[in-house]
Amino acid sequence: MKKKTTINLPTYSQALPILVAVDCIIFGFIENQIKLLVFKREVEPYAGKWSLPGSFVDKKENISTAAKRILLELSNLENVFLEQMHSFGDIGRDTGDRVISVAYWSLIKPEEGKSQTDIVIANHITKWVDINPLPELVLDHTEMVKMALQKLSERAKFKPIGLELLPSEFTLPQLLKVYEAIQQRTIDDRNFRKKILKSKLLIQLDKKDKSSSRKGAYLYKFDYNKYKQLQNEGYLFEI
Amino acid sequence: MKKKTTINLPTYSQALPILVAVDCIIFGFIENQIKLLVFKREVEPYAGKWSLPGSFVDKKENISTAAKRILLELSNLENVFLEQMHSFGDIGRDTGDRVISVAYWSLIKPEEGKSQTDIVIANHITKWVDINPLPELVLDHTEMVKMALQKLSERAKFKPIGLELLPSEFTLPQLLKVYEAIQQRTIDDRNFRKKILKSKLLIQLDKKDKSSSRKGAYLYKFDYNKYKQLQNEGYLFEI
DNA sequence: GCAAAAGTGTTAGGCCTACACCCATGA
DNA sequence: TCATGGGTGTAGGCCTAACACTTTTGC
Repeated sequence: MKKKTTINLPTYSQALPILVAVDCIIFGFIENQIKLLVFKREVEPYAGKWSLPGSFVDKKENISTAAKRILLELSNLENVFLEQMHSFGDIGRDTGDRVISVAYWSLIKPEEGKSQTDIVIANHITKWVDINPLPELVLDHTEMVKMALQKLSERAKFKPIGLELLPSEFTLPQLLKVYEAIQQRTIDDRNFRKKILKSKLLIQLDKKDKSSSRKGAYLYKFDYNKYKQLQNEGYLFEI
Repeated sequence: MKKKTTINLPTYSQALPILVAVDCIIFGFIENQIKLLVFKREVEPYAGKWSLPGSFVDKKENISTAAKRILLELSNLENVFLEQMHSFGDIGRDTGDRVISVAYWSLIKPEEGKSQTDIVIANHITKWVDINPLPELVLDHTEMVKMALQKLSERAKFKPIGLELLPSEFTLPQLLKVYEAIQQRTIDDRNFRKKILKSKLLIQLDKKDKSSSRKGAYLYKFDYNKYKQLQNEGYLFEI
Protein backbone atom coordinates (compact mmCIF):
# COMPACT_ATOMS: atom_id res chain seq x y z
CA MET A 1 0.00 0.00 0.00
CA LYS A 2 1.34 3.35 -1.01
CA LYS A 3 1.53 6.04 1.60
CA LYS A 4 0.99 9.69 0.95
CA THR A 5 4.16 11.56 1.58
CA THR A 6 2.77 15.04 1.37
CA ILE A 7 -0.38 16.65 2.55
CA ASN A 8 -2.68 18.82 0.56
CA LEU A 9 -4.71 21.38 2.38
CA PRO A 10 -7.27 23.75 0.96
CA THR A 11 -6.29 27.38 1.00
CA TYR A 12 -8.45 30.05 2.59
CA SER A 13 -10.28 30.78 -0.62
CA GLN A 14 -11.00 27.12 -1.32
CA ALA A 15 -12.37 26.37 2.12
CA LEU A 16 -16.12 26.36 2.68
CA PRO A 17 -17.49 28.33 5.59
CA ILE A 18 -19.92 26.79 8.07
CA LEU A 19 -22.59 28.21 10.34
CA VAL A 20 -21.38 28.54 13.91
CA ALA A 21 -23.62 28.88 16.92
CA VAL A 22 -23.19 29.25 20.65
CA ASP A 23 -25.37 27.39 23.14
CA CYS A 24 -25.30 28.08 26.85
CA ILE A 25 -25.87 25.62 29.67
CA ILE A 26 -26.84 27.88 32.55
CA PHE A 27 -27.16 26.37 36.01
CA GLY A 28 -28.63 28.01 39.06
CA PHE A 29 -29.19 26.81 42.62
CA ILE A 30 -32.83 27.18 43.52
CA GLU A 31 -34.65 25.54 46.41
CA ASN A 32 -31.60 23.46 47.25
CA GLN A 33 -31.47 22.00 43.77
CA ILE A 34 -29.38 22.53 40.67
CA LYS A 35 -31.68 23.91 37.99
CA LEU A 36 -31.17 24.47 34.29
CA LEU A 37 -32.35 27.53 32.40
CA VAL A 38 -34.08 26.50 29.19
CA PHE A 39 -35.27 28.65 26.36
CA LYS A 40 -38.25 28.48 24.06
CA ARG A 41 -36.83 28.05 20.58
CA GLU A 42 -37.97 30.68 18.13
CA VAL A 43 -36.69 29.39 14.80
CA GLU A 44 -37.68 26.41 12.70
CA PRO A 45 -37.21 23.54 12.90
CA TYR A 46 -38.61 22.84 16.35
CA ALA A 47 -39.82 26.41 16.98
CA GLY A 48 -41.69 26.47 20.29
CA LYS A 49 -39.78 23.51 21.74
CA TRP A 50 -37.48 23.93 24.72
CA SER A 51 -33.80 24.25 23.95
CA LEU A 52 -30.66 25.69 25.40
CA PRO A 53 -30.41 29.43 24.95
CA GLY A 54 -28.19 30.09 21.97
CA SER A 55 -27.47 32.18 18.97
CA PHE A 56 -25.53 32.15 15.77
CA VAL A 57 -22.10 33.70 16.02
CA ASP A 58 -21.79 36.79 13.94
CA LYS A 59 -18.88 36.89 11.55
CA LYS A 60 -17.62 40.03 13.29
CA GLU A 61 -18.05 38.75 16.82
CA ASN A 62 -15.81 36.71 19.11
CA ILE A 63 -17.35 33.41 20.14
CA SER A 64 -16.98 34.31 23.80
CA THR A 65 -18.69 37.63 23.13
CA ALA A 66 -21.65 35.79 21.70
CA ALA A 67 -21.85 33.66 24.83
CA LYS A 68 -21.68 36.70 27.09
CA ARG A 69 -24.35 38.39 25.02
CA ILE A 70 -26.76 35.51 25.48
CA LEU A 71 -26.15 35.36 29.20
CA LEU A 72 -26.59 39.09 29.59
CA GLU A 73 -29.83 39.14 27.64
CA LEU A 74 -31.36 36.34 29.69
CA SER A 75 -30.09 37.09 33.14
CA ASN A 76 -28.78 40.65 33.09
CA LEU A 77 -25.62 39.22 34.65
CA GLU A 78 -22.04 39.95 33.70
CA ASN A 79 -18.79 38.78 35.18
CA VAL A 80 -20.21 35.46 36.25
CA PHE A 81 -18.75 32.03 35.77
CA LEU A 82 -18.97 31.38 32.04
CA GLU A 83 -16.60 28.96 30.43
CA GLN A 84 -16.35 27.26 27.10
CA MET A 85 -17.18 23.58 27.41
CA HIS A 86 -17.05 21.77 24.09
CA SER A 87 -17.80 22.22 20.42
CA PHE A 88 -20.33 19.96 18.82
CA GLY A 89 -19.60 19.53 15.17
CA ASP A 90 -21.04 16.37 13.70
CA ILE A 91 -22.63 16.86 10.33
CA GLY A 92 -26.06 15.58 11.29
CA ARG A 93 -26.47 17.27 14.66
CA ASP A 94 -28.67 20.12 13.46
CA THR A 95 -31.39 19.13 11.05
CA GLY A 96 -31.82 22.74 9.91
CA ASP A 97 -28.39 23.06 8.30
CA ARG A 98 -24.78 22.16 9.00
CA VAL A 99 -24.17 24.08 12.20
CA ILE A 100 -21.25 23.81 14.56
CA SER A 101 -22.22 24.67 18.09
CA VAL A 102 -19.76 25.90 20.66
CA ALA A 103 -21.30 25.11 24.04
CA TYR A 104 -20.57 27.27 27.07
CA TRP A 105 -21.54 26.49 30.62
CA SER A 106 -22.35 29.03 33.23
CA LEU A 107 -23.11 29.14 36.94
CA ILE A 108 -25.20 32.04 38.12
CA LYS A 109 -26.68 33.35 41.31
CA PRO A 110 -30.30 33.64 40.23
CA GLU A 111 -31.21 36.31 42.82
CA GLU A 112 -28.56 38.70 41.60
CA GLY A 113 -29.98 38.96 38.11
CA LYS A 114 -33.48 38.50 39.33
CA SER A 115 -35.28 41.32 37.60
CA GLN A 116 -34.20 40.37 34.08
CA THR A 117 -34.54 36.66 34.72
CA ASP A 118 -38.04 37.20 36.02
CA ILE A 119 -38.96 39.23 32.95
CA VAL A 120 -37.91 36.58 30.48
CA ILE A 121 -39.51 33.90 32.61
CA ALA A 122 -42.73 35.88 32.87
CA ASN A 123 -42.76 36.19 29.10
CA HIS A 124 -42.45 32.41 28.81
CA ILE A 125 -39.19 32.85 26.94
CA THR A 126 -37.25 30.87 29.52
CA LYS A 127 -37.86 28.75 32.59
CA TRP A 128 -35.87 26.91 35.22
CA VAL A 129 -36.16 23.14 35.07
CA ASP A 130 -35.01 20.25 37.22
CA ILE A 131 -32.05 18.28 35.98
CA ASN A 132 -33.29 15.05 37.42
CA PRO A 133 -34.72 13.82 35.19
CA LEU A 134 -33.53 15.99 32.34
CA PRO A 135 -36.30 17.45 30.21
CA GLU A 136 -36.48 16.76 26.53
CA LEU A 137 -34.55 19.36 24.57
CA VAL A 138 -34.10 19.88 20.85
CA LEU A 139 -31.21 18.53 18.78
CA ASP A 140 -28.25 17.33 20.84
CA HIS A 141 -28.90 19.73 23.68
CA THR A 142 -29.60 16.99 26.19
CA GLU A 143 -26.19 15.55 25.49
CA MET A 144 -24.70 18.97 26.09
CA VAL A 145 -26.39 19.27 29.45
CA LYS A 146 -25.20 15.83 30.49
CA MET A 147 -21.66 16.79 29.64
CA ALA A 148 -22.00 20.02 31.59
CA LEU A 149 -23.33 18.18 34.65
CA GLN A 150 -20.39 15.82 34.45
CA LYS A 151 -18.03 18.76 34.19
CA LEU A 152 -19.72 20.53 37.09
CA SER A 153 -19.33 17.49 39.29
CA GLU A 154 -15.68 16.98 38.36
CA ARG A 155 -14.81 20.62 38.68
CA ALA A 156 -16.51 20.97 42.05
CA LYS A 157 -14.27 18.29 43.46
CA PHE A 158 -11.12 20.35 43.11
CA LYS A 159 -12.19 23.94 42.62
CA PRO A 160 -14.38 26.02 44.91
CA ILE A 161 -16.86 26.38 42.12
CA GLY A 162 -19.90 25.75 44.27
CA LEU A 163 -19.55 29.34 45.40
CA GLU A 164 -20.51 30.59 41.96
CA LEU A 165 -24.01 29.35 42.65
CA LEU A 166 -24.41 31.23 45.92
CA PRO A 167 -24.68 34.91 46.76
CA SER A 168 -21.40 36.49 47.83
CA GLU A 169 -22.46 36.09 51.44
CA PHE A 170 -23.63 32.61 52.29
CA THR A 171 -23.86 30.17 55.16
CA LEU A 172 -22.06 26.86 55.56
CA PRO A 173 -25.30 24.88 55.52
CA GLN A 174 -26.09 26.54 52.16
CA LEU A 175 -22.67 25.67 50.78
CA LEU A 176 -23.04 22.12 51.98
CA LYS A 177 -26.34 21.83 50.17
CA VAL A 178 -24.79 23.15 46.97
CA TYR A 179 -22.14 20.47 47.10
CA GLU A 180 -24.65 17.80 47.92
CA ALA A 181 -26.73 18.86 44.95
CA ILE A 182 -23.75 18.95 42.63
CA GLN A 183 -22.33 15.64 43.69
CA GLN A 184 -25.70 13.99 44.22
CA ARG A 185 -24.73 12.51 47.54
CA THR A 186 -25.01 13.37 51.21
CA ILE A 187 -21.92 14.85 52.81
CA ASP A 188 -21.10 14.66 56.50
CA ASP A 189 -21.56 18.19 57.78
CA ARG A 190 -18.88 18.02 60.48
CA ASN A 191 -16.23 16.84 58.08
CA PHE A 192 -17.35 19.32 55.46
CA ARG A 193 -16.99 22.20 57.88
CA LYS A 194 -13.57 21.07 59.01
CA LYS A 195 -12.33 20.71 55.46
CA ILE A 196 -13.67 24.02 54.29
CA LEU A 197 -12.56 26.00 57.32
CA LYS A 198 -9.13 24.38 57.42
CA SER A 199 -8.45 25.88 54.01
CA LYS A 200 -8.87 29.36 55.54
CA LEU A 201 -10.53 30.45 52.32
CA LEU A 202 -13.73 31.55 53.99
CA ILE A 203 -14.03 34.69 56.03
CA GLN A 204 -16.63 34.52 58.76
CA LEU A 205 -18.75 37.65 59.00
CA ASP A 206 -20.33 39.09 62.10
CA LYS A 207 -23.76 38.51 60.68
CA LYS A 208 -26.17 35.63 60.79
CA ASP A 209 -28.71 34.53 58.27
CA LYS A 210 -31.88 33.71 60.14
CA SER A 211 -34.02 32.99 57.14
CA SER A 212 -33.95 29.26 57.61
CA SER A 213 -33.61 28.72 61.33
CA ARG A 214 -34.32 30.45 64.58
CA LYS A 215 -30.74 30.14 65.72
CA GLY A 216 -29.36 31.62 62.56
CA ALA A 217 -26.26 30.56 60.66
CA TYR A 218 -23.12 32.63 60.33
CA LEU A 219 -22.57 34.25 56.97
CA TYR A 220 -19.23 33.79 55.24
CA LYS A 221 -17.58 35.22 52.22
CA PHE A 222 -14.95 33.71 50.00
CA ASP A 223 -11.43 35.12 50.03
CA TYR A 224 -10.61 35.19 46.31
CA ASN A 225 -7.24 36.82 46.81
CA LYS A 226 -6.13 34.21 49.26
CA TYR A 227 -7.37 31.52 46.90
CA LYS A 228 -5.34 32.89 44.01
CA GLN A 229 -2.29 33.13 46.22
CA LEU A 230 -2.68 29.53 47.42
CA GLN A 231 -3.23 28.37 43.85
CA ASN A 232 0.10 29.84 42.88
CA GLU A 233 1.72 27.98 45.73
CA GLY A 234 0.35 24.72 44.39
CA TYR A 235 -2.45 24.35 46.90
CA LEU A 236 -5.09 21.87 45.82
CA PHE A 237 -8.61 22.56 46.98
CA GLU A 238 -10.62 19.40 47.40
CA ILE A 239 -14.06 18.50 48.66
CA MET B 1 -33.05 52.20 31.78
CA LYS B 2 -35.31 50.17 29.59
CA LYS B 3 -34.66 46.47 29.41
CA LYS B 4 -35.24 44.30 26.41
CA THR B 5 -37.94 41.82 27.16
CA THR B 6 -37.59 39.69 24.09
CA ILE B 7 -34.67 38.37 22.17
CA ASN B 8 -34.16 38.50 18.47
CA LEU B 9 -32.07 35.83 16.87
CA PRO B 10 -31.10 35.49 13.24
CA THR B 11 -32.66 32.56 11.44
CA TYR B 12 -30.59 30.00 9.59
CA SER B 13 -30.80 31.87 6.32
CA GLN B 14 -29.81 35.19 7.88
CA ALA B 15 -26.76 33.83 9.68
CA LEU B 16 -23.34 34.23 8.12
CA PRO B 17 -21.12 31.17 7.89
CA ILE B 18 -17.53 31.24 9.10
CA LEU B 19 -14.42 29.27 8.18
CA VAL B 20 -13.73 26.50 10.66
CA ALA B 21 -10.39 24.78 11.08
CA VAL B 22 -8.95 22.03 13.24
CA ASP B 23 -5.49 22.27 14.78
CA CYS B 24 -3.81 19.38 16.53
CA ILE B 25 -1.44 19.53 19.48
CA ILE B 26 0.38 16.21 19.23
CA PHE B 27 2.70 15.19 22.05
CA GLY B 28 5.15 12.33 22.05
CA PHE B 29 7.65 11.07 24.60
CA ILE B 30 11.09 10.99 23.07
CA GLU B 31 14.41 10.76 24.87
CA ASN B 32 12.69 11.13 28.23
CA GLN B 33 11.12 14.40 27.20
CA ILE B 34 7.68 15.54 26.10
CA LYS B 35 7.99 16.69 22.51
CA LEU B 36 5.58 18.52 20.25
CA LEU B 37 5.01 17.69 16.60
CA VAL B 38 5.06 20.87 14.52
CA PHE B 39 4.20 21.33 10.91
CA LYS B 40 5.58 23.54 8.17
CA ARG B 41 2.72 25.78 7.14
CA GLU B 42 1.91 25.62 3.45
CA VAL B 43 -0.56 28.45 2.99
CA GLU B 44 -0.19 32.20 3.16
CA PRO B 45 0.09 34.11 5.35
CA TYR B 46 3.14 32.68 7.11
CA ALA B 47 3.75 29.89 4.59
CA GLY B 48 6.98 28.12 5.53
CA LYS B 49 6.70 29.00 9.23
CA TRP B 50 6.17 26.33 11.85
CA SER B 51 2.64 25.82 13.05
CA LEU B 52 0.44 23.18 14.54
CA PRO B 53 -0.75 20.64 12.02
CA GLY B 54 -4.23 21.59 10.96
CA SER B 55 -6.77 21.80 8.23
CA PHE B 56 -10.01 23.47 7.37
CA VAL B 57 -13.09 21.46 8.24
CA ASP B 58 -15.02 20.44 5.20
CA LYS B 59 -18.68 21.31 5.22
CA LYS B 60 -19.51 17.63 4.85
CA GLU B 61 -17.11 16.39 7.51
CA ASN B 62 -17.43 15.97 11.28
CA ILE B 63 -14.96 18.07 13.22
CA SER B 64 -13.62 15.00 14.95
CA THR B 65 -13.17 13.32 11.59
CA ALA B 66 -11.02 16.20 10.44
CA ALA B 67 -8.85 15.83 13.56
CA LYS B 68 -8.49 12.09 13.01
CA ARG B 69 -7.62 12.69 9.39
CA ILE B 70 -4.78 15.03 10.28
CA LEU B 71 -3.39 12.65 12.84
CA LEU B 72 -3.56 9.73 10.46
CA GLU B 73 -1.84 11.60 7.68
CA LEU B 74 1.03 12.68 9.88
CA SER B 75 1.55 9.65 12.05
CA ASN B 76 -0.30 6.79 10.41
CA LEU B 77 -1.86 6.20 13.81
CA GLU B 78 -5.48 5.53 14.59
CA ASN B 79 -7.24 4.78 17.85
CA VAL B 80 -4.83 6.85 19.87
CA PHE B 81 -5.61 9.41 22.52
CA LEU B 82 -7.19 12.32 20.66
CA GLU B 83 -9.50 14.67 22.45
CA GLN B 84 -11.04 17.99 21.72
CA MET B 85 -9.46 20.71 23.82
CA HIS B 86 -10.87 24.15 23.11
CA SER B 87 -12.18 26.31 20.30
CA PHE B 88 -10.40 29.53 19.53
CA GLY B 89 -12.76 32.03 18.04
CA ASP B 90 -11.64 35.59 18.48
CA ILE B 91 -12.09 37.71 15.41
CA GLY B 92 -8.48 38.73 15.10
CA ARG B 93 -6.78 35.42 15.77
CA ASP B 94 -6.10 34.53 12.13
CA THR B 95 -4.84 37.36 9.99
CA GLY B 96 -5.77 35.48 6.82
CA ASP B 97 -9.52 35.56 7.37
CA ARG B 98 -12.03 35.05 10.17
CA VAL B 99 -11.32 31.46 11.10
CA ILE B 100 -12.54 29.57 14.14
CA SER B 101 -10.12 26.87 15.15
CA VAL B 102 -11.15 23.81 17.11
CA ALA B 103 -8.00 22.57 18.80
CA TYR B 104 -7.52 18.88 19.55
CA TRP B 105 -4.77 17.38 21.65
CA SER B 106 -3.28 13.99 21.15
CA LEU B 107 -0.79 11.71 22.86
CA ILE B 108 0.99 9.23 20.65
CA LYS B 109 3.59 6.54 20.92
CA PRO B 110 6.03 7.76 18.28
CA GLU B 111 7.57 4.33 17.62
CA GLU B 112 4.26 2.77 16.72
CA GLY B 113 3.61 5.09 13.80
CA LYS B 114 7.27 5.40 13.06
CA SER B 115 7.35 4.78 9.34
CA GLN B 116 4.85 7.48 8.44
CA THR B 117 6.18 9.91 11.02
CA ASP B 118 9.67 9.40 9.66
CA ILE B 119 8.49 10.05 6.12
CA VAL B 120 6.89 13.37 6.90
CA ILE B 121 9.85 14.32 9.04
CA ALA B 122 12.27 13.33 6.29
CA ASN B 123 10.34 15.53 3.89
CA HIS B 124 10.69 18.44 6.32
CA ILE B 125 6.93 18.63 6.59
CA THR B 126 7.00 18.06 10.33
CA LYS B 127 9.49 17.82 13.15
CA TRP B 128 9.49 17.08 16.86
CA VAL B 129 10.44 20.04 19.04
CA ASP B 130 11.13 20.58 22.72
CA ILE B 131 8.42 22.21 24.76
CA ASN B 132 10.84 23.97 27.02
CA PRO B 133 11.16 26.61 25.79
CA LEU B 134 8.29 26.55 23.35
CA PRO B 135 9.26 27.41 19.78
CA GLU B 136 7.70 30.31 17.99
CA LEU B 137 4.56 29.20 16.16
CA VAL B 138 2.21 31.10 13.88
CA LEU B 139 -0.99 32.83 14.98
CA ASP B 140 -2.20 31.80 18.44
CA HIS B 141 -0.71 28.33 18.23
CA THR B 142 1.69 28.92 21.09
CA GLU B 143 -1.24 29.74 23.32
CA MET B 144 -2.90 26.51 22.23
CA VAL B 145 0.16 24.49 23.15
CA LYS B 146 0.38 26.14 26.54
CA MET B 147 -3.22 25.24 27.22
CA ALA B 148 -2.58 21.67 26.13
CA LEU B 149 0.43 21.36 28.41
CA GLN B 150 -1.66 22.62 31.27
CA LYS B 151 -4.35 20.13 30.44
CA LEU B 152 -1.83 17.31 30.15
CA SER B 153 -0.45 18.10 33.56
CA GLU B 154 -3.88 18.31 35.18
CA ARG B 155 -5.16 15.22 33.49
CA ALA B 156 -2.11 13.17 34.37
CA LYS B 157 -2.74 13.78 38.04
CA PHE B 158 -5.97 11.82 38.12
CA LYS B 159 -6.04 9.69 35.00
CA PRO B 160 -3.45 7.14 33.91
CA ILE B 161 -2.85 9.17 30.81
CA GLY B 162 0.92 8.90 30.92
CA LEU B 163 0.49 5.43 29.47
CA GLU B 164 -0.70 6.89 26.18
CA LEU B 165 2.84 8.08 25.61
CA LEU B 166 4.45 4.69 26.13
CA PRO B 167 4.36 1.45 24.15
CA SER B 168 1.86 -1.07 25.43
CA GLU B 169 4.67 -2.84 27.25
CA PHE B 170 6.76 -0.54 29.39
CA THR B 171 8.89 -0.49 32.51
CA LEU B 172 8.26 1.35 35.75
CA PRO B 173 11.34 3.55 35.34
CA GLN B 174 9.96 4.58 31.94
CA LEU B 175 6.56 5.38 33.40
CA LEU B 176 8.18 7.36 36.17
CA LYS B 177 10.08 9.40 33.63
CA VAL B 178 6.90 10.12 31.70
CA TYR B 179 5.28 11.48 34.83
CA GLU B 180 8.34 13.48 35.73
CA ALA B 181 8.36 15.00 32.26
CA ILE B 182 4.66 15.80 32.38
CA GLN B 183 4.68 17.32 35.81
CA GLN B 184 8.10 18.89 35.45
CA ARG B 185 9.29 17.68 38.84
CA THR B 186 11.19 14.78 40.29
CA ILE B 187 9.12 12.04 41.84
CA ASP B 188 10.35 9.68 44.54
CA ASP B 189 10.70 6.33 42.83
CA ARG B 190 9.87 4.21 45.89
CA ASN B 191 6.64 6.03 46.57
CA PHE B 192 5.75 6.07 42.90
CA ARG B 193 6.12 2.30 42.66
CA LYS B 194 4.04 1.72 45.76
CA LYS B 195 1.28 3.98 44.55
CA ILE B 196 1.16 2.54 41.07
CA LEU B 197 1.37 -1.08 42.12
CA LYS B 198 -1.13 -0.68 44.94
CA SER B 199 -3.73 0.24 42.32
CA LYS B 200 -3.28 -3.24 40.79
CA LEU B 201 -3.76 -1.66 37.38
CA LEU B 202 -0.44 -2.88 36.04
CA ILE B 203 0.23 -6.46 35.10
CA GLN B 204 3.83 -7.52 35.49
CA LEU B 205 5.10 -9.56 32.58
CA ASP B 206 7.73 -12.29 32.67
CA LYS B 207 10.01 -10.22 30.49
CA LYS B 208 12.64 -7.66 31.18
CA ASP B 209 13.71 -4.71 29.13
CA LYS B 210 17.49 -4.60 29.17
CA SER B 211 17.89 -1.72 26.78
CA SER B 212 18.76 0.77 29.47
CA SER B 213 20.49 -1.26 32.15
CA ARG B 214 22.42 -4.45 32.61
CA LYS B 215 20.09 -5.65 35.30
CA GLY B 216 17.00 -5.10 33.20
CA ALA B 217 13.64 -3.74 34.31
CA TYR B 218 10.43 -5.74 34.35
CA LEU B 219 7.95 -4.95 31.63
CA TYR B 220 4.36 -4.21 32.59
CA LYS B 221 1.15 -3.70 30.74
CA PHE B 222 -1.89 -1.72 31.74
CA ASP B 223 -5.09 -3.51 32.62
CA TYR B 224 -7.67 -1.38 30.82
CA ASN B 225 -10.58 -3.61 31.75
CA LYS B 226 -9.77 -3.44 35.42
CA TYR B 227 -9.38 0.31 35.13
CA LYS B 228 -12.82 0.70 33.59
CA GLN B 229 -14.29 -1.50 36.28
CA LEU B 230 -12.65 0.49 39.06
CA GLN B 231 -13.77 3.74 37.43
CA ASN B 232 -17.34 2.58 37.60
CA GLU B 233 -16.90 1.83 41.28
CA GLY B 234 -15.78 5.39 41.84
CA TYR B 235 -12.09 4.65 42.16
CA LEU B 236 -9.93 7.73 41.77
CA PHE B 237 -6.53 7.20 40.23
CA GLU B 238 -4.02 9.70 41.46
CA ILE B 239 -0.31 10.29 41.05
C1' DG C 1 35.27 -5.87 40.65
C1' DC C 2 32.95 -2.00 39.21
C1' DA C 3 29.66 0.98 37.10
C1' DA C 4 24.90 1.78 36.31
C1' DA C 5 20.30 1.25 36.80
C1' DA C 6 16.57 -1.54 39.26
C1' DG C 7 14.45 -2.70 43.13
C1' DT C 8 13.05 -2.61 48.11
C1' DG C 9 10.90 -0.99 53.73
C1' DT C 10 10.11 1.78 57.64
C1' DT C 11 8.58 5.53 60.29
C1' DA C 12 6.19 9.68 61.62
C1' DG C 13 2.74 12.76 60.81
C1' DG C 14 -1.29 14.35 58.64
C1' DC C 15 -5.71 13.57 56.74
C1' DC C 16 -9.99 11.25 56.29
C1' DT C 17 -14.02 8.97 57.95
C1' DA C 18 -17.37 7.71 61.01
C1' DC C 19 -20.11 8.94 64.47
C1' DA C 20 -23.93 11.75 68.43
C1' DC C 21 -24.93 15.32 71.18
C1' DC C 22 -25.57 20.22 72.82
C1' DC C 23 -26.82 25.10 71.53
C1' DA C 24 -29.54 29.11 70.39
C1' DT C 25 -33.70 30.93 69.28
C1' DG C 26 -38.58 32.20 68.14
C1' DA C 27 -42.91 30.75 68.49
C1' DT D 1 -40.86 24.35 76.58
C1' DC D 2 -40.25 22.61 72.45
C1' DA D 3 -39.18 22.18 67.68
C1' DT D 4 -35.83 23.32 64.35
C1' DG D 5 -31.73 23.80 62.29
C1' DG D 6 -26.74 25.22 63.66
C1' DG D 7 -22.71 24.05 65.57
C1' DT D 8 -19.00 21.09 67.71
C1' DG D 9 -14.85 16.85 68.95
C1' DT D 10 -12.53 12.54 68.92
C1' DA D 11 -10.44 8.21 67.81
C1' DG D 12 -8.81 4.77 64.45
C1' DG D 13 -7.05 3.78 60.31
C1' DC D 14 -5.15 4.87 56.12
C1' DC D 15 -2.21 7.30 53.15
C1' DT D 16 1.72 10.10 52.25
C1' DA D 17 6.25 11.85 52.22
C1' DA D 18 10.80 11.43 53.45
C1' DC D 19 14.55 8.84 53.50
C1' DA D 20 19.41 5.05 51.79
C1' DC D 21 20.94 0.81 50.77
C1' DT D 22 21.17 -3.77 48.30
C1' DT D 23 20.77 -6.35 43.93
C1' DT D 24 21.78 -7.66 39.34
C1' DT D 25 24.43 -7.87 35.46
C1' DG D 26 27.57 -6.88 31.48
C1' DC D 27 31.74 -5.33 30.71
